[in-house]
Amino acid sequence: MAPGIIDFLKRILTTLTPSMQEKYLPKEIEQAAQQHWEHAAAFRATEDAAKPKYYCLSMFPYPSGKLHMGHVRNYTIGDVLSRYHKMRGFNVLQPMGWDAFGLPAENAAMANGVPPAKWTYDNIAYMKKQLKSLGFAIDWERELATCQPQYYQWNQWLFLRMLEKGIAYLKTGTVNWDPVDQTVLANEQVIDGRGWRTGALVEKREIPMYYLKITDYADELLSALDTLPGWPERVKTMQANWIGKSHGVRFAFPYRLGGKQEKLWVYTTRADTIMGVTFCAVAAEHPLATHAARNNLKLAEFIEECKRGSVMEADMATMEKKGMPTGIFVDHPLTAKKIEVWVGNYVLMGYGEGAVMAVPAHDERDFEFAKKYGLAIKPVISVAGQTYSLDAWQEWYADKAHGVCVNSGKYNDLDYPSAIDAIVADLKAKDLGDQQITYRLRDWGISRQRYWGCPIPIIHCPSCGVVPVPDDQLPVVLPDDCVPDGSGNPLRKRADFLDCACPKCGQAAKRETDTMDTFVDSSWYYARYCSAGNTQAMVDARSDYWMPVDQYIGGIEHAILHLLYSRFWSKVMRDLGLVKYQEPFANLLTQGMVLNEIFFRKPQGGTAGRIVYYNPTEVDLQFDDKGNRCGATLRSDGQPVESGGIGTMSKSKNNGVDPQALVDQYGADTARFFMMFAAPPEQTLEWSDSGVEGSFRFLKRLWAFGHAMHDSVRGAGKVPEKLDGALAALADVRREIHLNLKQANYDIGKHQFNTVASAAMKILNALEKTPRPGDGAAVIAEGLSILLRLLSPITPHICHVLWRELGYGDDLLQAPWPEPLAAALAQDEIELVLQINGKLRGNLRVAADATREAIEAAALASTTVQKHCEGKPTKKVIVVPGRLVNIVV
RNA sequence: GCCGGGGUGAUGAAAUUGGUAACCAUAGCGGACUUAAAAUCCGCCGCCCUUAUAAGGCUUGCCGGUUCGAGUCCGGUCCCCGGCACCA
Repeated sequence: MAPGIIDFLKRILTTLTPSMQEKYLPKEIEQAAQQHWEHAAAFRATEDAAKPKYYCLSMFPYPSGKLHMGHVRNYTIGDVLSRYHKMRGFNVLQPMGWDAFGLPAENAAMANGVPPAKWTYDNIAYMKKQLKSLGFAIDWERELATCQPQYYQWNQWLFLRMLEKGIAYLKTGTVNWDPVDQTVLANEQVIDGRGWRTGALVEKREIPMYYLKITDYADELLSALDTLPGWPERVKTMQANWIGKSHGVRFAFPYRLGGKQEKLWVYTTRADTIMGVTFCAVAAEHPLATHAARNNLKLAEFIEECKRGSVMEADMATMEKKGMPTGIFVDHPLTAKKIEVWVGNYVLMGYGEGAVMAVPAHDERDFEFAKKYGLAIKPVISVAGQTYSLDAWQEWYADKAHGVCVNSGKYNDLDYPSAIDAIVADLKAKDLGDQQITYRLRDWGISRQRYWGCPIPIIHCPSCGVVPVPDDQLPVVLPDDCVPDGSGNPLRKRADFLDCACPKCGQAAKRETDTMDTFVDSSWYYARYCSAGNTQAMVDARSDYWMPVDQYIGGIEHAILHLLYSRFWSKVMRDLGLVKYQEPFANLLTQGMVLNEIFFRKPQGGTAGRIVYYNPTEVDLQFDDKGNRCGATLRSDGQPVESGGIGTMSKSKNNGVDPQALVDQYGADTARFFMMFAAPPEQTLEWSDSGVEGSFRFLKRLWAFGHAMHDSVRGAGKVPEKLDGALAALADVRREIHLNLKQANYDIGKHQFNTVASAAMKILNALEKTPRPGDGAAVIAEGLSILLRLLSPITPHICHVLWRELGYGDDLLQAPWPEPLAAALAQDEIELVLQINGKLRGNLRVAADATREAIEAAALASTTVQKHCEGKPTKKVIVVPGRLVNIVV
């Protein structure tokens, strides 16, 4: 046909039906879809008792500057679930806000001389624009930022309630102290034991801090994990281990000091080994250590050494164990034998009693310590078939399940529980100890010696002492124009903040300058979204409607701290009568991290200089003939760079990919599709440029297919009741589509969105192969309507526009979720796998409703079986319905 | 160090949870279209042996076990990742 005639026909067609853009133009499509949702206020959530509610919450972002890939992944997962449930008929709430207080704002302030408030609000404005461009179904009317007084005043208000109830209290705590900058450092700011800015050796320092008694809730926080079937097992296990409930014995070693009778208290879970105690160890800050150091210069020096060094548990656990004897002896509580007290750098004052009993024979750490300092090792547990040797530590030395006491006088031959009972009875009789349940969990210290946080509402009065700020003076507003300079909290220099009148006596007084841990802000924001805008109360009746959160989504790195603090905080709110729910998050999805390859060059010539990291977007990869990677070069100079393997996207390794560049180049739908397709949500996700290209190609193909089918879909009728005879090929395609839909629906239930994306691709593959004329159009129209609905939670923009272009309806969000049809799935014959002795040997076609006996007979009669087990007698035939037949000979 | 998770083709991964290992993609190779390139479309693609195949053998980090049958369960071991209480 001549081109002129084709053009002529095209022009006629376009006048007959609404025209459709031929090329896939994500920018236009996404703008149109987003405008539609905006005008329809499609995501505004209102309380509606008639509908089942679905509160879908993603962990709010820290406004660090721009979105990173982890955010895109997190919020796409939340958006897929939100849109899916909306189409399923749920009343969906998906809010968004900003975890806006924190250290990075102060660092940026120091670097740029800009107040943290301005930096934070600028970042929020930019990141909000980014979130909007990704098309998330968010109710922006509920937006909050934790640095707003109307939010954090309720931190202060609840803190005061906790103070009244004794849940909040004052105690000394240990912090990292930079002696040059004269300031407290965060753990992150301590690098190899030195301050990050000054390079000075960091010291430990004891300062007064406010603590929250999370330990009062330890037992409930532990037992209530069983009421959370929607939480991943691994998170519940981690929380249970973190709380660390243990049944043990608290007992004392009596001693005389300065003419007075005293007791050195310790706690142990291995009281059955008490007869093996050969020394005790106390923390450097323990009163006994301080006493002994008075006339012992070397010990005093050692105690000073212990006070340097790290406060971090990982460092404590891996450092070299050191100790020094105090020369002080205590009495063994059962034998009255003299036991020497040592100072150990591995004993912490803040944990338990600040003192431990040492049983080198049955505790690995004590064993090493005793070997190092030549202390006695006395085995008191024996396990049948094992011989104790002092040469090296053996796993069984610490075995309490199979051992019995030996070398233990009256306790000999007792097993663990009986030994504990007998020993506790004797300790009790002497008033020297009893059984006790303890927790590894420690109270939550919330005081931070930093500016950019929620002020702790306390006033220090020279006459009245510590005075809580009265409710009617809340909020204590943080001045928002300070610029920190690294030399400590700038609030200390702000007279307008600092100076106030004592609420009790009216005298001149000073405000507390410590602010709250940012984990406080994030411990209840989910409840505040439900009561947005209420200036009179922290939460109101709307929170009773929405809470608990039906689906919480966030990084696995928050598995313990944030989630535990949030659970604790909501239990406190419950006990204050503010909320009715027991647990804030009914279901939890912990997404994996986003990773990318790390490229670097070591400094040339010698060790001086830093490693330079190059962004993967600046690196070209080389491949050999077989397609294997054989090198990488920097694009700018063509010289090779080294690969540092795959790691989480981070600023320090310069391996982040800017989501904005991705959205600008390919559109939001491609970014969203790739994020869902590349890995299941709970696993780590590796970045791949070519994977993004592939996602974009798929969406282009989808658009092109929609364009090609435009007229026939608009003109298509219903799929005929029977697709047999000449239409058998159509029946196959239709079955494939419905099978994939069935699988996808199952996978959505498992939150396995990568295979949902894969199912969508398979459906498009099937549709493209469908014979087009006649009844094919009906099958295609049906299949495409399934595909668009199934895919719409992942790539909502392209699906929304195609849905309208192809005349399915005005609003895809209002369409019902697709379900597979039994008629489309039905088939007469099925194929079974044929195994002989568990080895795959062939296939077997049988009727779909064949009985076990019929299948067995057909299998034995098949040529495959005849060939492979000629003559050998059949021992057993295993038939797995719908799957396989295994013949054992 | 302790707690938790992971390891499957060249790569991301799948396997309805003990029943055909590698779906769907990516990369690569070959072809069509094109003056050419891009884009698009079609075909091949775990490894070994081979008489080149519609035969056979091997393969889910490594070693061992349970089972008719193990990527999946059990024991051991190596490596990687997350958390460890002031990064968020």
